[in-house]
Amino acid sequence: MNYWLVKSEPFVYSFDQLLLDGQTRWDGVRNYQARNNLRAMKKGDYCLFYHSNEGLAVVGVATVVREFYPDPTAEQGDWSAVDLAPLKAFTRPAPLAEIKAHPALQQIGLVRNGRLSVMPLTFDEFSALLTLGETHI
DNA sequence: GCCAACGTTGGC
DNA sequence: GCCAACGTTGGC
Repeated sequence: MNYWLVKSEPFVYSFDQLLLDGQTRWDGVRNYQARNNLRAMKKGDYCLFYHSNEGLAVVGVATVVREFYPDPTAEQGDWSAVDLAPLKAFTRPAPLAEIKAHPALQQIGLVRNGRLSVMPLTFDEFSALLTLGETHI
């Protein structure tokens, strides 16, 4: 079992939309580090969903339902997509300000490299974020 | 709207 | 292979 965090601008694709859709293709990633993280995702892994630009909070948990395959939106280059399904909305969004202030979350990509869109989490980091979100899975 | 951080591109 | 220039992301 691995733990991840993905970012999305909510006006492009929100967690609420994922709840409505039931499943979505996570495509359009054009960064090698993020792509390699996508490729390391296994079916059943947990994936936290962060709203960037607006919201600035982790808002829910998703799960990987299909492992990586060629990104159909890529006209050139070696890019990958995965499929995600929603698992649970956070009881309370976990705001970036609290994440940045949390001693156990100083090492996550969200804090250290604000621009990475798909990043791994340790189990402890994942748990700390669930606690901030007052959510159990 | 500004700007810092980072990744990519391209000239040498 | 280095590095300057440029573009993009994303928080503030």
